[in-house]
Formats: sequence, C-alpha cells, structure tokens
Amino acid sequence: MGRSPCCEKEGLKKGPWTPEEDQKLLAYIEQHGHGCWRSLPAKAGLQRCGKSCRLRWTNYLRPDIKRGKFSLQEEQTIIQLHALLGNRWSAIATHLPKRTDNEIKNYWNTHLKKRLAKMGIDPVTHKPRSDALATSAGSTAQHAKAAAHLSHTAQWESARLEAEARLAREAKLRALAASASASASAPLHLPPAPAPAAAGGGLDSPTSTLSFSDSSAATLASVLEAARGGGRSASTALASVLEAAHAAAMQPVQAAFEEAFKEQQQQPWGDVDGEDAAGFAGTGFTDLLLDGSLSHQDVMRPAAARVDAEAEADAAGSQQQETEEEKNYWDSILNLVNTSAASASLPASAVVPTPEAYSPVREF
DNA sequence: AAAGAGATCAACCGCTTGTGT
DNA sequence: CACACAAGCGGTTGATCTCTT
Repeated sequence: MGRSPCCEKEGLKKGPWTPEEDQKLLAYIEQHGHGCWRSLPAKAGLQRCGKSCRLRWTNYLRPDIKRGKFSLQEEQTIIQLHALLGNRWSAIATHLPKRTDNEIKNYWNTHLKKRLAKMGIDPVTHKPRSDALATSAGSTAQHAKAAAHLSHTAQWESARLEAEARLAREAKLRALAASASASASAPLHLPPAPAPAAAGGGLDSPTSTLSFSDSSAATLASVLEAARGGGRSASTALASVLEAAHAAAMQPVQAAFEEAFKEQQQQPWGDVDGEDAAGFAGTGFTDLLLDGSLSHQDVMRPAAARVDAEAEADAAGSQQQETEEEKNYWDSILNLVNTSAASASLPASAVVPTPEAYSPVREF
C-alpha cells in the first residue's frame, strides 16, 4: 500500500515499441545514461512509463545483448544452472554472457522444459519422474531415507554457510573494487559498466566473463559464489545453497547430459549455428536422446544406478557403505568447487572447507 | 491457398527487495 | 522502526509468426 502504480498516468503508451521510440530511448541513454527510470520518459520525450523504458532497454536495446539461437553450450548451462538455482532467471542470466533473464526464461519455458519433460525428467526438480523412483515395495523406507539425506545435507550446508559468510564479504569487496576501477575507465555518458567477473568475484554482473567452455565444476563453483556474493540476503543465500546441495544430488543426470553432448559432437550434424563452430550441433543434445540414439535408460542409468545401489545397501543393512558413498559423493562435489575456486585465483581463504573441517552429521 | 493450431517472444503486471529519510 | 519510493524479479499475457492439415 502507499505505492503508486507505475503507469498510473493516463495517456501513457503500452504495447510494442516503435523504431522511433527505440531511437529516442537509445539516444537519450547514450547521451545521459538512464539515471532515474521514472523521470526518464519525460526527459526523453517518450509517452511510456519508466518501467516500460527500463524493460525495453534491458531486454532489447542494450548494446551488450546477444540475440538469436541459443548454442548447445548455453542450453546445457541453463539446464545445469536451473537444476541448481531453480527459476532464478536473473541469477542464471549472470552466467550466460549477453543473454537476458527474460530471454532465458522464455527459452526455458518454450524449449528446454518441454525437452526435459519428454525425456522423463521433471523440469522442476530435474529428477527422473517420481514414478520411476518410487517402487511400491520399500518406498516408505526410501522416503525416510531421502528425508534423512536431505536433513543431512541441510546440516552439512548450514555448517558450510558459516565459511561462506566470510566469502560473501570478500566477494563484495572485490566487486566494489572492480566496479570502482571499471567506472574510472567507462565511457562518459554511459552507465558504469558492470564489474567483470574474471577476477573471481563480481559474479552478479550481467555480463560475466566467466568462461563457459570450462567444466561443470566451474559452473557449480560460480553458482555457489553467486549464492554467496550475489544473493539478496543471507536467507536467500542460505536457501540457494541448500537448494544447490539438494539439486547437486542430480549430478549423475547432468553427467548423462554431458556424455550425450560429447557423443553428439562426434556426429556429422548439419544446421550448426555460426557461433557454434566449435562443434555444437544446432539440433540440440536432447534431440539425440529423443531420436533414440541414446535411450532413455541410458540417460537414467547413472541416477538409477545410484538409487539402486542405495536400495541394495538398505536391503543388506549396509549403512556403512552408504555413509562412505555419501561422504565420497560430497567430497567429490567439494573438490570440484575447490579446484575451480582455486583456478579462478580466489584467495586461499575463499576455498570452501572440506567436510572434514566439520563433522558431516552435526547436531544443531 | 486458407484456416486452425501451436510456438515464440516482447511486454506487462504485481510482488519483493533494497535504500533513503 | 516505519514508511515511501525506485528498481528488480518472475509469472503471465497476447500479438505475431510458423507449421500443419
């Protein structure tokens, strides 16, 4: 309450932008920067609300926007990041240089979501459909086990969050320093360029320069960093980290994607996007799965194998084996994060501590 | 060639968050 | 601390385009 609607004034135009309007907006921002969006339309001579202008600028007119078809690599990155972050489109967009959150959101809703669904993967949870996992016998035990695992994960991640609080401070300091130097060299009339992320910090930049040709480890690490430094609040960061930990359990499925992707790279595909000359096929790696080259079972095998292994462990009462498995699993994830963080020249203090630093199962 | 269905994506809406007073 | 405002964000809509019959 008390907040006036953004387009309360009558006579403000809505709907598609005309080239003339685009030109006015572009010319004004190039000359003065956007400044206060609410007052911009009047100054620029536009019959639009500030919100509409901001949207038009950020989603369409901004010079650092790449338009057109998403590359295979971008698709893969989106899927991975969505598994970790959920529908946090702006966060995902920070890891896809020159792509807007709106564009990514649209692409997810119109392409990727459907593909995953067709493959029998729940696009929300990124898990194989629940019916594939829940067998009639022993499902209760599995649910209890899953809950225990989740609880374990939450405890473990909560402990790690303490270390990440420190990282958040460091990341922000780095981002501040980077943006200060960027502003000093930015063009006079344009808004300050977003801080580059190459130095390991400032990953909340919409034009992050993080290399996406790197392994998924880099993605995971950068996402965790974003959760630390780019989150809106501590609670959001906590939620992000917990979600990330939970979603990381789907790593085997992601690995299957990678495998399918590699196989596809060796195929003589046509219709390759010009920017994907590195061998990315324009048909999309999921098509490989859909056309039968790689069966659904192939895709599901890694995840299913894990589930099966756990079920067997249950049957055998082998809690020891399971504990080892989980420990190894989380160790491997952390190693990925640490390796990536180290290679990104993060200070030694920024490297996430290994589970040995604190007991994986910890009382609150 | 025309009509209908489906896909796409720019833009809007309303809520949340951050910040200043 | 409470409030107001600006900006950001994600969900949704609707116009337009493309494909299919």
